[in-house]
Amino acid sequence: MRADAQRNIDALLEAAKTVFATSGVDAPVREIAEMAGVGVGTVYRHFPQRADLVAAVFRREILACADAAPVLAAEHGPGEALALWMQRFAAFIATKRGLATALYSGDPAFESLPAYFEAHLVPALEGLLAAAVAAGEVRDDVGTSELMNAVGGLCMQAQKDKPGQSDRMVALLIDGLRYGAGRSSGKP
Amino acid sequence: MRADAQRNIDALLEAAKTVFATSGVDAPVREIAEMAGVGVGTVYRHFPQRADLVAAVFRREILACADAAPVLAAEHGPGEALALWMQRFAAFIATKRGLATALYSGDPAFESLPAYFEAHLVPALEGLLAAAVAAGEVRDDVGTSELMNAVGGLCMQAQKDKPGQSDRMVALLIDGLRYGAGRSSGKP
DNA sequence: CACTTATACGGAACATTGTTCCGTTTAGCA
DNA sequence: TGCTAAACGGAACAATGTTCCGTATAAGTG
Repeated sequence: MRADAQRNIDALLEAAKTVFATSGVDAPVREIAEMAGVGVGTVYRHFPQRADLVAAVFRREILACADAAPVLAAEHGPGEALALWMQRFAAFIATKRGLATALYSGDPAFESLPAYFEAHLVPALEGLLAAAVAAGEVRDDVGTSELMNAVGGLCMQAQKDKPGQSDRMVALLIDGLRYGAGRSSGKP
Repeated sequence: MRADAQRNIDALLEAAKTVFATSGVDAPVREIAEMAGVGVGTVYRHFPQRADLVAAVFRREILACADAAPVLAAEHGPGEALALWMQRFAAFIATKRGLATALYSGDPAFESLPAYFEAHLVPALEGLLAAAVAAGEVRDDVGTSELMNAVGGLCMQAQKDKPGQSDRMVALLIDGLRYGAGRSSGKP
């Protein structure tokens, strides 16, 4: 692959990420092309359909989010790493206005995203959660998928309201996890 | 209001209902105008925004569905009326590809729809369900909203698959209601 | 019934946006 | 340095929401 092609792909993904976070995933292709400093022809050369670019950005950010897990685990204690990652995950969701709609649109370009989610994010959380449970820092009666869905739903709802609400809600959830630390189930 | 104006509004709502059921709520305005036998200018005279037409069709069909409840209740026994209405409700959802997406789009034109739902459909089901419970034809431990959401979710999922699946699934749900008739809760 | 006018109508024209096409430029190589 | 396949840019096309305005007409009025 030619060096300029790779450069442009990177620039496009970066620009798209920014534009999507600002204007939602429905932003015009031209706007993304302009911010990346390329022509629309270049966009379509690398991403035959608009949706392919959207999916590529999602995949890239899912990976980035998943990759943060081992780093956080290495730099912090198990409970702290779990908390930080959940905030990181919440921040990821927050920049995805229109994600749910896109996922349910039936567009084939998005078909692989749920699997990508499952393949990368669930294991990432799984590891952090298991470590935190093993360290006795959080309760052990909450499932990984359950927790992910909770955070996801929380952020989707919170998007409509004031910014910062997601953070507080997720923090609340984390405190809930810590509250029953070392217990099997039931209220303390 | 001039007679031709009212006539065109009716024709537009009817045409839109048909087109939405066939092509989804994203169908072009021109297509609806043509089927109604009017120009696009007429559409926008009565519905300033495309979304207003969509919302009007939804409201109209919600009303029609709610109005069917007392009719069914008068013509059939309580259990049968409940079953028929649930099928009717399922049929309504089935013609609404894109409803969920529209509802979550954030468009102000759709903001009032959930309230409309709550104000008309929930009471309609409430009455039928209560009557059927009172007659001892169905179990009494299922809530109205719960049941509506179940049917709604069922149909949303079933839309992607073979036609007729919704009907069978709803029928299954109804049999489930009947199975525990006269009991308070728990499995038989 | 003829006349008048406010109302409504139709569809061409405009604006936005996804997508395609092709003449021009350039990276990588011999 | 010169060649060529790959990549680029942006004009042009297509689809669709929306606006505008000249024309037609419903419904009063004399």
